[in-house]
Amino acid sequence: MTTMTDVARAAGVSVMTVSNVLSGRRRVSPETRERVLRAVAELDYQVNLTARNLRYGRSGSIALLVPQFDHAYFGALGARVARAIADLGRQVVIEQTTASPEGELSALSLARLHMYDGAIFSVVGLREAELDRIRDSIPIVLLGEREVPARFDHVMMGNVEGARLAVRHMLDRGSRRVLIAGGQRGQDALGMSRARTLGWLRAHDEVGIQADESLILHMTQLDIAHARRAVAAAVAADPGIDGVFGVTDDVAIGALAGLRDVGRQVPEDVQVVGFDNLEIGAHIYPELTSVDPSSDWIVDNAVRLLQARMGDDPPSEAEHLVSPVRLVERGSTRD
Amino acid sequence: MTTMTDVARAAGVSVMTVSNVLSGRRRVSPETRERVLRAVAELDYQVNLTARNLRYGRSGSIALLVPQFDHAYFGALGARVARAIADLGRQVVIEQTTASPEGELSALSLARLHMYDGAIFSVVGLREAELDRIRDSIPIVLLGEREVPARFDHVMMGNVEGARLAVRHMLDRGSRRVLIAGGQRGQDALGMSRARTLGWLRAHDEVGIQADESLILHMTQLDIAHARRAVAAAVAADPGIDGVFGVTDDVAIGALAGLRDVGRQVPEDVQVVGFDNLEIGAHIYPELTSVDPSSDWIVDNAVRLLQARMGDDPPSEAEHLVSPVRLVERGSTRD
DNA sequence: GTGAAAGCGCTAACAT
DNA sequence: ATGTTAGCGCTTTCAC
Repeated sequence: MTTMTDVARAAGVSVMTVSNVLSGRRRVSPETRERVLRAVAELDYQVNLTARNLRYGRSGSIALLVPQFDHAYFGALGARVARAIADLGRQVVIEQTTASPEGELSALSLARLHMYDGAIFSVVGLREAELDRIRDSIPIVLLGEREVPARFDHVMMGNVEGARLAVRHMLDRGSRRVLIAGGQRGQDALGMSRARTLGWLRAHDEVGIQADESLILHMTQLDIAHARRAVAAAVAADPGIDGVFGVTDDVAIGALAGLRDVGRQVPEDVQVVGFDNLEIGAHIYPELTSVDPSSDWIVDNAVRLLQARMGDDPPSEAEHLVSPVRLVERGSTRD
Repeated sequence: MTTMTDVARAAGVSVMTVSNVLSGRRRVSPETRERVLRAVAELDYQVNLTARNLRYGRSGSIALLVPQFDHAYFGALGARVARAIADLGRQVVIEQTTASPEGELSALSLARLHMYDGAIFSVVGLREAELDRIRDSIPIVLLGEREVPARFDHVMMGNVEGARLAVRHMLDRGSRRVLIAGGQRGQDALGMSRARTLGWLRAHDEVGIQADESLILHMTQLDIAHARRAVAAAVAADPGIDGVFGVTDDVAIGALAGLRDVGRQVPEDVQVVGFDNLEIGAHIYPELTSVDPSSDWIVDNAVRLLQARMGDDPPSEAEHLVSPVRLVERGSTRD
């Protein structure tokens, strides 16, 4: 391992001069500079960022903590955050949180945060009490469809409104028995499933239809394969179902497959709407009507809040934002 | 920022004792231990991993460098690597290199590698000469469909064989004009596009059909939207096309949409095969026949090689592995 | 079982 | 324009 001292010796200068050449923080005469750079090249020297960071007290990089890498939504989120953060001249590093045995808040993960100048934390499986354990060691902005301690900046999707729009759209177009795949009973709007189920209820109220709670299909996992099986089974058991609101696009895509499996036509027999507006939805058949959660808006705001909190005088009040949503109408619902 | 010194003072012990309690590297009497832990809890102390790593000379975490986050294949790769690495008691951190040579090899990125104990590097846009500039500062295993300097461990997909299987499958089922969407002319098998185009050629040779080079559809970007437009245009211009091999599943999914756009039935009029066997392919309509590149095999081997290289006596010879491939037959091709 | 000193590789602050 | 000193927060080494 070559260090700055090695380079200094090779170039016949002091370490400080090498440091200055490499960081560009002080003027160095062209000849000295030249000699240093030659030594750097010759020894193939690379600065040790761990040491530099320890000295600086910051790292220049920001963490994005997501529950799963292999999920289109988080992939898109990562790409968006990376783009926004790159504009700030910083680097993004993604860490997966649920891979660790203890979960999102293992002592290690928590300590790891110190290695970053800030973090955007997509919370999913975390209870509020656990979240509360996070100290303000570094600036953190939370993303995710659940309530969080008030002291954190938080950006979430317009879950209730988005679900209301989606279900209303189907009810307005003739559906009467709209299954909510991935929904969850309960009156409060704590988690994503409950919030979207609340939107499902609201849409029924608006139209004056009694929502049938047996149409709330709870799912332990919100992936395509599970949704496919669950929806196929639900429709087989209740042939009157003429609409499916998938709480995520993955669930809705699974629903489309499940409906095919039991011989239902979309959108003639059953209309389907998803939530997330993933890119793939515009290219499958039938093309998926979906709630667009304004991902760019979410990321822009998260980055803005993080930047503010990392600045010289961080705001005293935390912001809690809800993204605007809109329905993108495609072929899985009727005109 | 509370440091170990603060904890030591609060507990009335030396920093060394605190360090020993927290790292568990030396025995500490129960009473002292208790006092230290109380102080830690009270001050809400978190070890500074940057400092610890500087001292240790290692970080306990491994980097996965991928070109893009928002790509199903790399998401799945990330999840797989995370799982495999977690079994080793380490953490994975994903960084996006943005596929540009500048992104992949920026001085910063290169220096950043020192912050990790090892790296799995999915190379795409990099020329061999540039790759050669990477020094063996830390153990690195390369992934990716291109030739790399011999001194690196490298795991790649069976590109030629996979493409051959895919195209052979369609030729055997009656297709005569098979478009290769995302292909590239040229005799050598350097990049992914060329390697798969070579497989396309081989399949024709085997069956004794003269491959028509006008069926090699070059694409600058291999995403769904581009593929959709490009394939629709190609089929409109050459109505005799009766098969499409998408060099990736994304391209094939775009092809399915493009074929719908120009009124072609899959698989009756045109058969379609992709490459990657993404999960989504099993759930869209028509379900996508695809080459399975044995992603688990690739990741297991990459992790194994990395572990060997991080061990006490790293192998002197680098390994170059090609994954076994198999065709997964689904509804986008005929029986 | 506990502590003091030294130093990981780097840079800010103070010399020259 | 360059060099010297001190120290970021931690752990290794050597003492007791």
